[in-house]
Amino acid sequence: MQEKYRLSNKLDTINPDDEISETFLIDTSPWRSRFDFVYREIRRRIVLLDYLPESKLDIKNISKEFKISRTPIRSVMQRLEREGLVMTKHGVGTIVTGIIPSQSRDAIQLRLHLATLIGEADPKPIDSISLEGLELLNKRTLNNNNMSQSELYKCYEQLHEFKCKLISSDLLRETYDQMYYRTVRVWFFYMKQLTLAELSESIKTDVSQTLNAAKRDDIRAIGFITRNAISAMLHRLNLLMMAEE
Amino acid sequence: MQEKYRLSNKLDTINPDDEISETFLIDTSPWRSRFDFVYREIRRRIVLLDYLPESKLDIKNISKEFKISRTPIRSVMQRLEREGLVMTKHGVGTIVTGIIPSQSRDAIQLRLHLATLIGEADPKPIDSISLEGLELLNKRTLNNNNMSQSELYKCYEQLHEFKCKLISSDLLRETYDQMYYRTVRVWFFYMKQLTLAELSESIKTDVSQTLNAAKRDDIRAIGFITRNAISAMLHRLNLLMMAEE
DNA sequence: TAAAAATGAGTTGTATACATCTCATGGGGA
DNA sequence: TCCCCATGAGATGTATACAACTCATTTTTA
Repeated sequence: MQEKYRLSNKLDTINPDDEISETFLIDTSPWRSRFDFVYREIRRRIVLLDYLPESKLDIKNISKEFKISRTPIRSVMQRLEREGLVMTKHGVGTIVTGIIPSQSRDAIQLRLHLATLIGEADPKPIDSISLEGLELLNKRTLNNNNMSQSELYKCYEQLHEFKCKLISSDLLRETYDQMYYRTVRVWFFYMKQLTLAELSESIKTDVSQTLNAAKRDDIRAIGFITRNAISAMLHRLNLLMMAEE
Repeated sequence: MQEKYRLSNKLDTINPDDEISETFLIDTSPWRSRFDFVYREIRRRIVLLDYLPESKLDIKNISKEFKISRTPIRSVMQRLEREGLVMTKHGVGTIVTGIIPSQSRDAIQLRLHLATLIGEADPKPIDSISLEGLELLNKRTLNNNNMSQSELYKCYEQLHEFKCKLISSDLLRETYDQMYYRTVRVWFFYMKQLTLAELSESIKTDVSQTLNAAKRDDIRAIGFITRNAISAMLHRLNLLMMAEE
């Protein structure tokens, strides 16, 4: 019932000081990618406000849409619930969480603190492909002054993914990533009340500063640039949220 | 399919500026407490090394033991997997994650950073009952020099819960809490190699310093005390882990 | 004899019927 | 007219049979 588990007898013959056991266990079976696909898609919809805050999700329809039964959809929902994006109540339904100023502030503040840790503890080196991608992103944001919400979403996400790649600690990366999706939803929610000029300015400066820092391999700087961008965003949101409260 | 969701028509008549909707949705149904019970119990067993790292869990037996089917056990396991305590692989089994030095360090380091945030942003005031509990804990640790592992676990947990109560941000509290359970397992894992004197000293100083700071209502101090305790623990573990690598 | 393929036990993932719960609706009584 | 309770639709939680997958063992074949 509780014997020591060995992945494979062959493993014992492998040199143990490169951490094989760690990567060997990662599950890449088809079901996992199905799960990921559905999870990401529903998260995208929530973050982009396709599913509005406090709206009820029709699980039956979602099952039909993805052509899988309610069971795996439930898994996805349970994860989203842990991440604060949906809430489920027995006999009532699964609803997208409302955007509550105090909670939003907490999430932004936590993300702000985590951002300063991006460059700590041997960050991963920047590969040339990522850097090229960032250069392209820079041009794209500079030229495009009238981005749609979904375009903007993609830009933010690309920038975010670039930064995530720099974080060596899996745990920090995942935690930071979660905070990103919590906060970016709030950002999009209040976005309508901001002018397009403000938004363009925000992403432009973030991208170009990040690019500069990346070119000189100063990853800690990227952490602080991000921290400052989040701080600026928090400041603006505070004004908007205070007006509402 | 996506209409605006209202909890109850009555709610509209309630004064909206105290955030009712937030607390109103919390699910306190019996199933939720069953889930919590099983989740906490299995987590306890993993953290206390009743279920050894890299050992396989017998889900069938666990279902029998708790007298519920595999479905809700699966929910628990999926949460534990997200929290890095178990891993599941299709067709193979559910195993307790191994303790990997680099990952352990990452978790401890993140917990260390989060600890410094304990007293930030209007911490909750200390109620007299919690303070009394802390005083009792202090006496208990001072007198008892030969604690068993499970006794020690309870002391650590009580201290941890006291600190958690000070954190006003739900999000920060939950994140910090997760890091606690990740790291305390590592702590117990390497504990056997430490002398009892060291262990007693560690918890004693943490409790007494925390008590002092609590008495003068200096909650930020508690954050730093905790940070330092974690830092000391990291230092010791580094020595042990380096010897192993 | 050795390598390759088939088999089977055991585990996780999925589908689905059913149990349980919540809430809105409407009918009956004061 | 108003209040209360019963009822039912519709949602989530649970149990369970079955599909898919992994791995060790056994059988087959060159």
